[in-house]
Amino acid sequence: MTGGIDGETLRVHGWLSMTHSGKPSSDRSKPFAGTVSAREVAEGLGVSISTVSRAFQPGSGVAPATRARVLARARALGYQPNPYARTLITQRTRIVSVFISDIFNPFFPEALTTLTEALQRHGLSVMLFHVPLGLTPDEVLPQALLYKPECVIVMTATLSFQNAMAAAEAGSHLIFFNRYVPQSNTFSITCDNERGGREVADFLLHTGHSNMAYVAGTPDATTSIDRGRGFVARCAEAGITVAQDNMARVFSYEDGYAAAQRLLAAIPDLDGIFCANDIVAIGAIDGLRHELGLDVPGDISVVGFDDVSMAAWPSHALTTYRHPVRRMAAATVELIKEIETDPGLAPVARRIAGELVLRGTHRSRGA
Amino acid sequence: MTGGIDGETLRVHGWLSMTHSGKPSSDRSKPFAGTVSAREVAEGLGVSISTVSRAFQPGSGVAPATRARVLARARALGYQPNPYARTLITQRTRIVSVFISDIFNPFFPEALTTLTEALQRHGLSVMLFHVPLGLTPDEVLPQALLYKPECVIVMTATLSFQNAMAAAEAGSHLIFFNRYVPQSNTFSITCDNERGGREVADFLLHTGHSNMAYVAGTPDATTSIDRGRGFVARCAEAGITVAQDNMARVFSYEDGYAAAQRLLAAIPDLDGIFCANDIVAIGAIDGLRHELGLDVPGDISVVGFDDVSMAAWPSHALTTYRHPVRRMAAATVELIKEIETDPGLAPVARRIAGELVLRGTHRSRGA
DNA sequence: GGCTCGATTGCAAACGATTGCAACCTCGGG
DNA sequence: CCCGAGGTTGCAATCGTTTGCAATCGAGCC
Repeated sequence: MTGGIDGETLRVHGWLSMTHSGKPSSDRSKPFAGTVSAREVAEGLGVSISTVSRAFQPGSGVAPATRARVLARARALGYQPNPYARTLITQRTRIVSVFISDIFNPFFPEALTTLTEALQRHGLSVMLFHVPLGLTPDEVLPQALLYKPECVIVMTATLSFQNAMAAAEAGSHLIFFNRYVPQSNTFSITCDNERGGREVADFLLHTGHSNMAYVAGTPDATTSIDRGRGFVARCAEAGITVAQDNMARVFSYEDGYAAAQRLLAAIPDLDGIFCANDIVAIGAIDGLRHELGLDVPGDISVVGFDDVSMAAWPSHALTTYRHPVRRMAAATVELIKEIETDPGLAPVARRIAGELVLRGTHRSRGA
Repeated sequence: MTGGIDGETLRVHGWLSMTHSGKPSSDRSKPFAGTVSAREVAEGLGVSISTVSRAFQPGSGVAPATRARVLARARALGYQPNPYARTLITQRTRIVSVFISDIFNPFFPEALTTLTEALQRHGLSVMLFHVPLGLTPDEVLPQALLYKPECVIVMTATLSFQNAMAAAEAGSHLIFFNRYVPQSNTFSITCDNERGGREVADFLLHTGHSNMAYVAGTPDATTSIDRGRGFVARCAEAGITVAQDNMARVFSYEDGYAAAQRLLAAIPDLDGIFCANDIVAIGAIDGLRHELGLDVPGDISVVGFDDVSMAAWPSHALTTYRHPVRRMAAATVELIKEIETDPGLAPVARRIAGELVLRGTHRSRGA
């Protein structure tokens, strides 16, 4: 119960203050100040700039001994080829732009960081663009396209035609992550949402639920639509029709909260609710408990979708379907690799299965 | 309760499929394909490339009429100066790198998106780098520095000396966001954590609490340290010593959950707990309720810090201190502007006050 | 020993902008 | 009428790479 904290911290602060009190290091007014160029490493070695350049490229004809000398000296001087000059001549940036939107849903940051890590491990740099709630990606895209990203990964709402065109013009491939544009023939990486919905339905049916509803999320989101479709279809196969609540504007807690009340007012004997995602589900549960005084799962079961980190907290203990973020990120990198080797690759939609996670918001058996 | 969903979606999919089934648009193998250069807009107008360039720069001597013609034609052709070429010659990238880490805490994504939006509105592009849990920023920094960002914004753990040096060498200013390195004389933008801690203490004292504890977060995080210091100091002024739990490894739900049990085991008559952040607080509350069967706030008050979105949910209704994210983001942009005009600006630490948010996890009055 | 061939290497022209400097034009004043 | 000033514009160098082509070199073969 004391402080005992600062061993590391103090050491670090000592270092950093040296940075500023020590030698003036370099002219801070220009970003490139103090940077070494290929010329400097070439001069010291008595070789040409071309040779230095070639030493950094795998398949180029440099004598192994020369390459070793160049690389050694480059390391010593801290030289790395300047990406701006390199891009200018090769016409290849190693940049991908990622679009995200306002996030009620912790799934997005989780996906974003996972994806970013995967991409940077593949040597790609990600430029992040935020699309504020009122705007469409269209208004941000021009700024992104300026940098000629090798691809644009969209985690948020749809693009307009002009801008989809603009992206194509600029040579940037469009990849939708966690969404797709129906029948549009673009690249996409998603969870197999329909299958997920089916599996949830399957589970609820097997545990004796017979009067169920689906709470949708943002109306035109493919995630919400597909999860609902799978759920409804599987129930239909069992001869059960499910009520649907499509009033939500976004995938928010408040939407779930309100939807639960609407549903129970209309169908008092409801015994199971599947929600478009975890946040909506948690909202629904709170609505049921706090506004209606119902017991979850005693009176009614609620299942979410995503398995965000808080779904596992005891206060929620949410039964849900796990979104395979890590595998989706890996699949995205894989896809980009394929596009790199074959720029004409035909658009594909890849769907990745998740898995049901049983916790404490579903009834175990019998009615 | 139907589908009624696809008006917009269908329109968009129609557009997008045109993109692919229509004319071949351009060679997709090269990112720059189809891009117009200054030469093309110059030629059509019978002016030189220099003039085109100058038309895009505010203070340069171009006849107003000429500028107008150039800009008009540029817009028509969709021309924008190529940032790579521009960077090469001006030595100024308009890029800032942002480092984030693994996020148990929703505060970070909220801060990241807010900050990103503020920066991109100022015409800066953000490159995102993720520092996985096991790594230090040092291992990712070189990749970031390659792009000579005008500044590096660090939201995560500390940098090593070599890399702080490297950043300075490369001319990239280092700005710590939501943290700082004690006595290091670097730029930082933080919440006024100490003051926040004091205000929480003040409030709990005024509502009759007398036996309080502080649950710290990550041991060497300045946020955790400062919040605790302010809290303890204010209590000390009222003649009250507060227990501290410093066992947490990170700012996690689980840490709060466990801390609550440790504290109550040691001090059964505790009546108030201040936690290093909301997630820890929610964990603590759940620990108190689910493991110890205590009533919050009936038996004991719990106050968090940040005011993340879920703190407002009825299931948590957390009393907390609001982290002024939006103002911090604005202050960061402001700081960058100042650095732009005066690259030699002496490092400053800016602290921004938040505000107490009263909800339902504190006892209102009297013991 | 001369010639050819292959492996290395350097030269120089890009890439697409910015910018100091000089040339030009126009206009007014002496 | 001539000259200088001020305002526009173009020339050409430059940023730091990559890369086609030519030059060089040593060696192997006849």
